[in-house]
Amino acid sequence: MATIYQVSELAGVSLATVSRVMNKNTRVSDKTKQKVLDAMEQLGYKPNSIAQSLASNCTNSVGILVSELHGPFFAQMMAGIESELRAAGKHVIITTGHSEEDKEQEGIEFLISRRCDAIILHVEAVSDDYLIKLSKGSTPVYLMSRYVEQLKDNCISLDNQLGGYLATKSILNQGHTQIAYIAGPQFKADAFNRLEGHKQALTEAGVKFDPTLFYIGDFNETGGSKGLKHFIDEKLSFTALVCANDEMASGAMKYAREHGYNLPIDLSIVGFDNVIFANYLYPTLTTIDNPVGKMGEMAAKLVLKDVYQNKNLVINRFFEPTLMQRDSSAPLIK
Amino acid sequence: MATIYQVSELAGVSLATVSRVMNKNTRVSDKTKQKVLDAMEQLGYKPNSIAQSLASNCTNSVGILVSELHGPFFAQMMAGIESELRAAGKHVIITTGHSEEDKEQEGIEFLISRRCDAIILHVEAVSDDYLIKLSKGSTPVYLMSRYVEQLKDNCISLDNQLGGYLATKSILNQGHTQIAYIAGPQFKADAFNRLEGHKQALTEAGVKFDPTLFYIGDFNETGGSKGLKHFIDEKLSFTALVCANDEMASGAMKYAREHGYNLPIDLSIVGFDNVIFANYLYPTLTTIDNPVGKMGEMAAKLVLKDVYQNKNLVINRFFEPTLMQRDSSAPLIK
DNA sequence: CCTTAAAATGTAAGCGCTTTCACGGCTAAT
DNA sequence: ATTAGCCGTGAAAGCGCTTACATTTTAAGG
Repeated sequence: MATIYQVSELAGVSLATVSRVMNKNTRVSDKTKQKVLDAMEQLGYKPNSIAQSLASNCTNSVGILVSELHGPFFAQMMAGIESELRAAGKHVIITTGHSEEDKEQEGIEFLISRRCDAIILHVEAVSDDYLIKLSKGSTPVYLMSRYVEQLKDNCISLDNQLGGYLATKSILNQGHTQIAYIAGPQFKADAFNRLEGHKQALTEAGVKFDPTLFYIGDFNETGGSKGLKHFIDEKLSFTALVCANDEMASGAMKYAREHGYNLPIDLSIVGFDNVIFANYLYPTLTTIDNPVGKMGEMAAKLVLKDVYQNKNLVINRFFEPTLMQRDSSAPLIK
Repeated sequence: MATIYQVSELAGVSLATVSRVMNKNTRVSDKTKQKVLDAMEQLGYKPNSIAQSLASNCTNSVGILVSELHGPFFAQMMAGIESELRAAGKHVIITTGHSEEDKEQEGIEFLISRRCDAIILHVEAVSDDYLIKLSKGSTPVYLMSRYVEQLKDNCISLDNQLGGYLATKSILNQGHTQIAYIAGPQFKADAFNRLEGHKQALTEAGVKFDPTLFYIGDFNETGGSKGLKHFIDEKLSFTALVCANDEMASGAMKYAREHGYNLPIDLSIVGFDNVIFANYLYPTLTTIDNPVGKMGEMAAKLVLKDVYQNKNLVINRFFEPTLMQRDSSAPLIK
């Protein structure tokens, strides 16, 4: 592998000059520039990015930590981040936290020890205080789908409350008033806020929130089936079910169908996130679109702007979800 | 950030000694080792991995190229690779090729310029010749789900023909003989081999392959719906449909249901891959399990063994798919 | 044609590590 | 006691770049 030294020799210039034409910033006369370019071409020279990193103290890498690599949600997010960053010649180093505090911390330390220029985190288990302390370190920290007031400039977040509101509102608009709700783990801010939105919509419509028609699930398929089972076993009366994410909605749909429900006639179901398979379900799932791919792109842009001085990028830190009305929810038939 | 120099100063030893205790291979007396460890602790020293890479000519990173970041298939593969590599203190640099030749090549060059110690590729558009030439370079190349004879030691592959055979066999076993087949793009080796397996099962059962009941799809949902539409429009008679992947099976199921088919009574459908949503479909999809997560782990192990001298790892380069019998296929009712 | 400033290029000191080689001290064999 | 040999450690030379600073070249102004 050719080095900068060999290029400089072949071109008959100094190292510094070669370096300058690579970083195309300082002025080099067109003649010498061409000589250098020719020499590079001839040698098939590729700069050693490791050496560049060491000398410039910039690794051109950004670390990403997500809960899981599989799962439609994170995949879309990463796709957004990667495409944007890659186009700018940066690369992503990816690791996982599995929603466990120690693993998340370990992953973060791993990325930092790798000298990433910035890290983009989708963490759930780690505390706000930890994040605040972390952000005081030398590696810039960005947060996805999590809002921490002190770090607000570095957060890309979704208005989960609005999403929760829209979900329940759509059901109310269809004439339902007996609405069951399966929430996510309440220590997760998004789960909490979605529930707030649900309550807000109910209040606005003059419908009282019924604590018996409320179940806290685990954001997985089983959470949905268990939740619905609970409501059915309790012989509660309800015509609609709002779930705090699509996985739980899917679990509930399956359980409902297995227990003789004709969807959506007997029960309207709404999810949240609009993951890819929501559109594959039967009936297709009415849900709240979570523009997680776009949010990933935006996080990447934010890094590009803040860390890599890519000035003229327009940043939007706050995203709004939208309703995807499909077939799993329908007007109430009296 | 503390450097090795500061540690050596505090511990009262030389740089070399500190380096030795870090790389815990050369013998250092227990006393000095402890002094160094204490000094590190006290300074909160973390080695600079970039400098380590430059000096040792080993980046501890392995590059991954997949077609897409989203999509259940690749996500599972990457999850397998990442977890295995991460446990060994290596990191993954991920990029995408979008199944386009120039983008795949560009991605590969990108990873190489990043000085990855090895690259694991899931490429579809690039030619065998290109890969063979690539493997002559200084960066070791590993192939996922693609078998190239000259590179066989570096290939982790699935017996797609067996999978295709199992899929069709399961349908034959259920008494079907009029079996339609929607294949994937035939330039992709896996698509081709799955079809071979299909034909093999037919031959074995004494059923003639009917070219009119054959359609080449695009491996996407639309490929499945278009394929089924084609068969229906042609007024062909068939009781079962085998699709070369789950996406197409899903598209076909949707189309069938929308056109009044009662699944699986009116039509049995089988997919291939067993992606996550296969189990979310209605009816749940009978498919061929593609152990892509395990294959990812194995690819990582292979790299660990070959490149990072992790001797005692047992490598299995060849994986066998298995049938996942679910509800979308059922015995033929005469 | 000389002076002067700006532009172009070169020199060399790092960046924070790894690793070869050399050296002194100690043990053990003669 | 002498010498060989091993062990623990240090000195120093890179790894392939960037960049501050020095120097040379060029162009412009008088």
